[in-house]
Amino acid sequence: MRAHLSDLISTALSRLPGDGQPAPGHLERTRQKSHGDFASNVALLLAKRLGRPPRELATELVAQLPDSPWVARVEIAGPGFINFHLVPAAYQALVPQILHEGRDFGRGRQGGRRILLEFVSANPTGPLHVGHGRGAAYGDAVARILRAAGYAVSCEYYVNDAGRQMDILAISVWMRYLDLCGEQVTLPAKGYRGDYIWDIAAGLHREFGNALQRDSDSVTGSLPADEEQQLDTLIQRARELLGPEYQTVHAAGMEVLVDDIRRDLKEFGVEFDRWFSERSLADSGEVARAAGLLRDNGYLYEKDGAWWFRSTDFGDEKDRVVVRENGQTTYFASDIAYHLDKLERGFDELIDIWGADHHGYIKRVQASLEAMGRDSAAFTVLLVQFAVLYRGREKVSMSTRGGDFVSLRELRQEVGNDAARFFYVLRKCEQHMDFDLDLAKSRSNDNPVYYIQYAHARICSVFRQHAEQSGDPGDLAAADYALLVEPHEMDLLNRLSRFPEVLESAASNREPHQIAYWLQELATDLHTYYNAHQFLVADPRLRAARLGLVEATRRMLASGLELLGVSAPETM
RNA sequence: GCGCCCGUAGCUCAACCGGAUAGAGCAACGGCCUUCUAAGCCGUAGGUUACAGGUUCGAGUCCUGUCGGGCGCACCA
Repeated sequence: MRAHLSDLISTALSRLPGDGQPAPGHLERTRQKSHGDFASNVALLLAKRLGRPPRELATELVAQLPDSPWVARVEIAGPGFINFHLVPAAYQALVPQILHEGRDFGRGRQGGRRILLEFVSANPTGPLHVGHGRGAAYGDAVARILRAAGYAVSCEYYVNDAGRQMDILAISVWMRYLDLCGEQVTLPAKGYRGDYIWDIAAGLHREFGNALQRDSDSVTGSLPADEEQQLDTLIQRARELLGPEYQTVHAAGMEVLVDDIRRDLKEFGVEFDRWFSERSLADSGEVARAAGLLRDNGYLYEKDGAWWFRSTDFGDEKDRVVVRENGQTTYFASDIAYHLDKLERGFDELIDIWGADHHGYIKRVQASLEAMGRDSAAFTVLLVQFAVLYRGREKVSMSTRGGDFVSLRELRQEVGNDAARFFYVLRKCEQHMDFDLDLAKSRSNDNPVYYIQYAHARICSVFRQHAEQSGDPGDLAAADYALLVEPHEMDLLNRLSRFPEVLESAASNREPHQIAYWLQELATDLHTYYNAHQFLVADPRLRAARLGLVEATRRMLASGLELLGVSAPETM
């Protein structure tokens, strides 16, 4: 619809005397009905360039517009807007179109650019919490929306299965295990102390008995005072005392947690095409190769025994360590290799979704890509701000390390998958979010999820009723949609007609909330229509037309909900 | 101190890469169920878009500054 009008304007522009290809400007939906259906600001934009009054230009443009069966009339208004009023048939034609295309209506042709979308990627040091949930719901919705818009999207979870955090997890598990063996050991303050650590330790004990037991003095005897050094010392001792068995403990913790995360996300409706192991990058020599590239390009130097990447050459605040004094590569080194690997796999665009606390990281990753001779413009980071949980007015406190947090699983159990996903996606990602558990939980009219799902269920109910009454599904194909002339019907049709534009905008801006808002508006239009008019009327022609309209609405409700990963129930 | 994000109705948030009279939901108030699900609908009220300048035909949107909130500023991940 919009594309059609856009073509008309382009044609008119090309017929104007003067320079060849003026900017098409914007063709917008009008806010007020008196302004018609669409408004163009081309004349206003052109006025400055050509040094002529906008209204005069608008008049000339309108004179050059080709005829269209969908355009009732064109007016020039205000400072020089060109307003298009469409004929009702332009909207009525949507019903058979949607019934024919179904779920595909408004979606783009496949074959778009290849996008690699990385999200969640939480360290497997504990269960996912509600902060990760927002990233998961947002990322998955973006993936679904981009796919619907025609892009070839691959979703990836980067598993941080290497590095110090995993070692800390390993010793945390081991010390709980030692405790179960009867050793007197105290876990340092900075170890992981959630209940799930006990579970993993118990699993180890079931499998290995006391085989991994070591004397408590040799483990925790005369530890340094500094908390960080305590951890490093414990990691060192664990490696020495356990020898090859250290890997057993290390892997036990990680595997249990990764499996748990995978299951959690799957239950949440979020699935990945690939779980990418950080350690595999080191094992395959990718990290060394990426570092070699930086060195060969002259962006690596040695200082204080460590190797530094000169990221300041690309606008970073300070240079970054890639290889530590002790010879270990940093997390950043793996990340450089990972992003290089992504590009080498042939993706046109990389999108990372990170928690807002990682924003300082963007510059250095961009810098590394540039330094390796890649175009960092292909790399985008979307930052997701934190979600703050409330129970009514009361704020729910959170702290991962202490194990004092609300897990995603708990949230899902408390409010349900549908409400959780919808609430997460209702705000744009850079907005700080207040997540009210009581509201999400409420099965009342306060809850926007049920409002939309109810609209869908209501339509289903109408069809059940219709089947009971006539025993005949009715021949919708033969309906005369020109009979849809009520204002409420035109409002509903207008809303439906916007879907292609909303989807395109949601995709290009990576804004699932646009779909959520459109769904709410569509549900409102449906409920209003439902209250104002009877669908199952005596006149079979009018009945068929109305049933066609609400069936088209039902399909689009289902289509939109699917983009957000929310179910469309037939009864409630 | 430096950097990133955000300040819109009492509350939670929209506003289509600058457009015409800034919109929803909740909360408040008043109405609508012998009719397809009242998890619904209709109506009323609610605003100097944090503040001060600037850019232009036009600013919630862009620029500068101030104030306020969040988050970062590791040889952790």
